[in-house]
Amino acid sequence: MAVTIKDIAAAVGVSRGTVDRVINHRGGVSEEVAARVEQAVEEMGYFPNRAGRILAARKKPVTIGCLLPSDKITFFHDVIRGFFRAERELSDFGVSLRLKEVRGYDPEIHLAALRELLAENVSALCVATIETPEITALLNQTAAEGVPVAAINIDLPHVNRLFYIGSNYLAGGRTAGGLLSLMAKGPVSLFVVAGSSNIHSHHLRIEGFAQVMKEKETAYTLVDVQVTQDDSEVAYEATKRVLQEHPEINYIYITTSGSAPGVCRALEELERKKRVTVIAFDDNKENKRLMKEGSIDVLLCQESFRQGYDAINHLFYYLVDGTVPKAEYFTHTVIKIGENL
Amino acid sequence: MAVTIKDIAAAVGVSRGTVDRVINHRGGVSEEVAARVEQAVEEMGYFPNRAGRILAARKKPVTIGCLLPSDKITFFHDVIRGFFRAERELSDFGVSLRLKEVRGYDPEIHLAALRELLAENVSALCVATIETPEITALLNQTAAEGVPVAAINIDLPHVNRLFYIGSNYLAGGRTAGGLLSLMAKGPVSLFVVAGSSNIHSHHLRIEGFAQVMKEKETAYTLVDVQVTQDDSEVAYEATKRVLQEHPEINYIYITTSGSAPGVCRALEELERKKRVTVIAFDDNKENKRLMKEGSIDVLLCQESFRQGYDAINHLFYYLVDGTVPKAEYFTHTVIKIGENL
DNA sequence: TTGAAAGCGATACCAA
DNA sequence: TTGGTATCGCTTTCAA
Repeated sequence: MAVTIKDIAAAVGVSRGTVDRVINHRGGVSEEVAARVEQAVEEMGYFPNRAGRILAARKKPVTIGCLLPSDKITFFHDVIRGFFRAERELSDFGVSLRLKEVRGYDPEIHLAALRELLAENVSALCVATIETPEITALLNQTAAEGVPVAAINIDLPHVNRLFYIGSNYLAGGRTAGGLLSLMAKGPVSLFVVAGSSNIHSHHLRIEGFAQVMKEKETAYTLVDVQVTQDDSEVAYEATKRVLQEHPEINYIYITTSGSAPGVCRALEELERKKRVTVIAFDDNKENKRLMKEGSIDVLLCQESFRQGYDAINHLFYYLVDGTVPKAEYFTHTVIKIGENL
Repeated sequence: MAVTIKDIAAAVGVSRGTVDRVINHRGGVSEEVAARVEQAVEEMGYFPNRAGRILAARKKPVTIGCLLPSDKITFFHDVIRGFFRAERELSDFGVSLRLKEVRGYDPEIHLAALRELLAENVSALCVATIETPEITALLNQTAAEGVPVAAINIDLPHVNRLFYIGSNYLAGGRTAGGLLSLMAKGPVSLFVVAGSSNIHSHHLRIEGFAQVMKEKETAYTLVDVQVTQDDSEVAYEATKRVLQEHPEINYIYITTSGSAPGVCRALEELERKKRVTVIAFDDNKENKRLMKEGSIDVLLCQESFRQGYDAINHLFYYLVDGTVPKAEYFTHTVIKIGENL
């Protein structure tokens, strides 16, 4: 049976309260006693028991404030499922969430949402947001006041965040390149559909792709690159036009999940979906459907459920346990084809 | 704040002990009182608190007995890592494991190992074993005595197991077929390296593969099929011979992880590894290395870590909580190429 | 600076 | 058939 605080107290000949004070650095213990306790802790191999800790911690419940730009964006559905699964599993331990969903990336809206969360006196923040001077300052101040901030899906390099959890976008791009290299046995005429030239993550997906194509010396012709701002309608128009101009296109690489439906509709209308191989990102509902219909051939996914689920768990154990998480968790690039969807 | 057993007791006007007896069906409560308690539980939305339960459960620690045919088989390394991670995380809750590792599938050895585990008075079993009349009988008797039995990696259809967790072998085969269909742009001359004709799982990997090749109408020539009994040396000899006889082979499908090193050595020696695309199973240490070296192009993995990790967690929560798991958990078929390994 | 004791939620056992 | 109480390991508060 494991060593408990009681054993330590008995061994050292002090009360459990004193041992607790030493272990959790609450102060108010003479150096001499503290040293003896610490030595006993070391020698006897004491490690605090979570069940006991959690039970005692119920006296002050934990609320985690979450912010996602998820309104109208199906990608975040799985992240949210992860949030709620974690909340449910940890609800016995006193955890509850406050989730704010906003639309898009308007700094004012994000700032207001963050302020609302903080006004509710949350014990931690878990956010996918953007860095503006105001937001960065607010989050850093929050962290400084002892309320940990976690960055999910979108990293915040200038914020003193407890950790980041999300995709490794470069690896995603590299995987796309690797797959295309494996699949490409003949001449490759490639059409790239990009989200936005100034969103860093989308750029990385192209950079990684190009890296691998070069490393593997996979010959290909880059027929066209279209930027869609993640808008399906824009993607549709652009794809239709480009495909009509270029009958030789046989591969399409879509770096942003929201564009896939538009691209596929164009392929369908031109009756070219059998002859073109499509690589896209994220297994949200629409994209799964498109894969089942045979429009998308390969989906590269980023374990979005796990992003939400793990984020909440890391925060909880940090709060209740003091367990410090790693600074960065990169979720895997998961390859899905029709058969293992 | 959530409803506790105390709240129920107060509302009904009985003691906490009585409420506990009703909730856990321990008997010895008058029907009238039981009905009132049950009604209160329903109305007030009571749900037992895990932290409290776990703490109380420490009075009788939980030991889980595990049996794996893992001796000399690197595949099981990750399953074992999953076991120990779960043990570590749950050690605060009084969980410890007894792991017996045996070599191969000798029924006598398995039976003896199971008997040893049971002699140690374990609270549950988690096993990867085979079905013989004796083993099936022993496990069924164990389950009947209230010691739950979980099947991991290898299902035991005739055993009254609490659940099975492991790969869906058919889906694995189907995924292999889907990938080959995507990659095959020209003529396909295929060499299949199988483990054993009478191990059901290996057969399913071939069946699923064939299904998809037919569904997708992917043309291919099956040049040869060799059975290796999962022995790397046998695989080496067979591959060398077949490759020499058939210079046209451009795809190799290896359905059993242990054969991959032998196959790759043959490819290396014949200087054909660049011209042949290799699909294999499981990301154990050797196979990962072979992929990095460029010998294996695609690895189909089965989340072996999760098999071990989840199995222990399901058993624990069943024992302490009464949470009944699903009857079957199929881990995903994870596609790994060099870029997302 | 330290000890003693109550309490978190559930369980188990003894007594009535 | 029931109630009362000690206990699991830890935190927190009140006294000393």
